[in-house]
Amino acid sequence: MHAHFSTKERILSAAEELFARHGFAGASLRQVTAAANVNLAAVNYHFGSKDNLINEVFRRRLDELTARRLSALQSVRETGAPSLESLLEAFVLPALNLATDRFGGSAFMRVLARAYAEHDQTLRKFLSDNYGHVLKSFAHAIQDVLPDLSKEDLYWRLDFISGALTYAMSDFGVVRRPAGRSDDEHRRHAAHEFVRFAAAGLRAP
Amino acid sequence: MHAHFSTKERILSAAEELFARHGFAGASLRQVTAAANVNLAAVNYHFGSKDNLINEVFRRRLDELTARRLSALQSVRETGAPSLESLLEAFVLPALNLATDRFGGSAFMRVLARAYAEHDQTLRKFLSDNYGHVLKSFAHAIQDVLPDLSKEDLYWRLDFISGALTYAMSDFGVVRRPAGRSDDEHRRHAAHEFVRFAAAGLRAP
DNA sequence: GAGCGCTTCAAACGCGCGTTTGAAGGATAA
DNA sequence: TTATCCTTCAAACGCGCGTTTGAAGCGCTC
Repeated sequence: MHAHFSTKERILSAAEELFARHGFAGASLRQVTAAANVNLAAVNYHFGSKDNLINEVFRRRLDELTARRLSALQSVRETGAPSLESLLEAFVLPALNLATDRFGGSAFMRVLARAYAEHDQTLRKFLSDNYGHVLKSFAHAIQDVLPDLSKEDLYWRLDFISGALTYAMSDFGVVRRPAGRSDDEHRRHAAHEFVRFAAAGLRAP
Repeated sequence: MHAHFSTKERILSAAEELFARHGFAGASLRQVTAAANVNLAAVNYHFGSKDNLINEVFRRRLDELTARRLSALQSVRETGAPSLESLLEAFVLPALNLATDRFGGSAFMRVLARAYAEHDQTLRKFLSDNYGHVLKSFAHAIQDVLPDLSKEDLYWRLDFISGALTYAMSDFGVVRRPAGRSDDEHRRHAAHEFVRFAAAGLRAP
């Protein structure tokens, strides 16, 4: 199917899809390697262990996602007086693009949702160590725009926003794309709805 | 430890706690029965299978949770002119009380967060068949309070709110309980922050 | 005490798991 | 060609899984 992709890449894609569907414990390496059309031992050869494969599934997407987010944030801040909405867009649009542009990107959003439900300390630490700084950067930028919002309230609301975004994008919800609307239009509409909702939530009295 | 509880009840409590911590696939019946101090075969004797045990873990709590939510909703509507905040509280507080009143109730909230992340059709269908009507009732009540909000916008925002709530309940985010605050206070604070955020989001222009 | 139904028990079943092994490709360079 | 390095392969390892079994325990009524 994707014979031009490397063994590592095929394993990562298959793992992402199966972890999204069955969870990290629920998807076995035998399922993953069968779906990726590679030998069972290839996982341990290329990734060392299943646990590390899970980490690499995150790293592959999150590295680019955070780079795009930070670059969008930088662009917005350079305009001088960014609006709250433009800051939120800098956070949301890269994720939406990842979920819709790429083959399998939406599976990653479902994997991310699974990670939120995991209380496993290893995975949580990996994510917070490697990608916690992005949330901090956006928090600072938003704090500048909303100087009257206490730091604690700000972090609560950013927490809610992260959750709302992840779940909205991993298609659990009631809102489905209408038949007469293209994927691109749907994405734009979702982003618009989300930014409006999140901005109002952040501005709550 | 809890020798006065029946075997069935001890299994359900231990399963709830371990499913919350390790997931449905990640927690084994051997772990569950060891924690419950019962024989391994007791699960299949009393519940038939692991899958059915999972369902019963939900049924035990959700029957009462939905009853309390609907009764709180009824109370709020009977006041004549309910506020948006009071409707949201009618949805959130019963969950909160369940998590605080009962021994082990907070574990159930984490189990519920896991269930939302599951794409397993069996579990999702069980939940939506048995408890989906509660969400519909709240949606109608909120529509009454926000008559200018289009139906499409309402559903978008309810989607975001479900995600935010799930996320908040799964206790993953950057907001950690401060050292000087009890678990109970932390949960109460979370509910307050959540209602304020969700109400503002629903009222977005 | 005998019989009965419900519950608990230790032991085992077959199976699929993550991981390891050692040999077999296969490309590149001397 | 031979040697080297990286990769793939089939096979096996021990282990823990969900489930089943048949006997033993226990509280009843007769």
